[in-house]
Amino acid sequence: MDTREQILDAAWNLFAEKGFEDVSVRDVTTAAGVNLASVSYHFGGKEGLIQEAVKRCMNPINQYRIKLLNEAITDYGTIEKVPLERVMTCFMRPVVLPEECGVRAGLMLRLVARYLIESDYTIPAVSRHLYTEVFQAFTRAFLVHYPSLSSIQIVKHIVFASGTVVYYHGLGKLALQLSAGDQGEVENINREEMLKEIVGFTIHGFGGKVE
Amino acid sequence: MDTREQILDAAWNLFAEKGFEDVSVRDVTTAAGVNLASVSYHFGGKEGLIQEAVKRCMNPINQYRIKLLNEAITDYGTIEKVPLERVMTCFMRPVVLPEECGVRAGLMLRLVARYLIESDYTIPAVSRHLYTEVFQAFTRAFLVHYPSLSSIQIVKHIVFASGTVVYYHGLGKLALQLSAGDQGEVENINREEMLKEIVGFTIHGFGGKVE
DNA sequence: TGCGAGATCATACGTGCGTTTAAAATAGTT
DNA sequence: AACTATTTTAAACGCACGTATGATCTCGCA
Repeated sequence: MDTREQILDAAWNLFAEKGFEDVSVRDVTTAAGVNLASVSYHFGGKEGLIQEAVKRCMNPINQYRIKLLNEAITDYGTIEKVPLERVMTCFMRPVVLPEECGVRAGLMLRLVARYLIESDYTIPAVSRHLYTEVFQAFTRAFLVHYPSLSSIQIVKHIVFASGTVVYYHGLGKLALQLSAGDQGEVENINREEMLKEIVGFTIHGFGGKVE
Repeated sequence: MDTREQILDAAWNLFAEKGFEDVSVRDVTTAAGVNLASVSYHFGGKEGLIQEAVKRCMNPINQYRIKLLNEAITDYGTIEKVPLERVMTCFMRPVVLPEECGVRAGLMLRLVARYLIESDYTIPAVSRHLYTEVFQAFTRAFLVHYPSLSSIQIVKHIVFASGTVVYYHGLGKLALQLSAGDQGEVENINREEMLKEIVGFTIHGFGGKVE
């Protein structure tokens, strides 16, 4: 019965590392130490396995976002009193430190980024409800701090901010390559500090007037 | 001799639309109206074709960035006098309005985003030199406005900003999905205005203190 | 102990892929 | 016009993939 779990575990790692197309069902079942036909049996095929792997990656992140936001509201009494920085941290923390909700870092964002691009930015049905909930909750929260922005503009800015944090994962390699010739060495990334940087970048971004 | 060009043209469109793995050499040659073997003959294989397609997409963007920055420096005399907003616009404009340097909009970012993810954020050799040049030039330019930031921090922020603009392209669909229940309709995107929004978001982001 | 549903297994099938090949056509030069 | 190098062509090859199949195994329950 834990064959299912073994497959998902192996698939998760392989998909994130090499992409959906470059990983065969045989790769997955070999890594999981199970029979080739198990994927068809448990997931109905490769596509079903992909969907399940993506879901297991997206959903905990979004659940954690909502949990953190609710904790913040409890801490401050009402949503109006939660400081902007705290709101943004609730949004970003699960992505930068996904282990806190049981998701392996590094792999997670590559998996999601891959899926979004390959699906033409379509969120899978099993995760849409949660995503909608998250965006609506955070739109409301941000609206408190930027009442002059329209709700559509808030959503746009949240998407901009999401882009920021998605690219953060490619950052290590990219920065290393691009500033080559400089000191070159990229220090070990302190993730807590990186979270602060991203929050700083994005909350100031929100303040950017649209004129 | 323009078989080469016909192939690149067809490949460009197909890759951006469906991804590298989901497009076969047969798809490309059929769309281009040339023989199947032409890809091997002219590009040495599918991988060579991909590299060439990506190069033809990245390089004009980066050349245009440098051209715009030089124009700005000419306009203001020295780099120190170029306003921050102008610098950021030089960086962002070629991505938001790529037609201005001969690159089709919409397709371009998907192609680059795909390639970066699938190559584990490795910039192809044929485009590395230009990328390095761009990042060094813009790092210098931004340093004028944020002398308190280290050059490494500047590079990070440029990467954050790049993430912002990459996600802008998925924005239409994503925002539509995520704010469902709201008015839902996403107005026709005015690209000049979107450029302003992105520049606003990112220059304020740069001001985000790291503490 | 014997049964039967659920799970796992080895194996095979058909398909579509990237690439190769060798012949045919074309263009450029003398 | 003849020759050569480049380009284009049709056909085939071999391989890896996702899936299907039917046999075999496992194990709780009567």
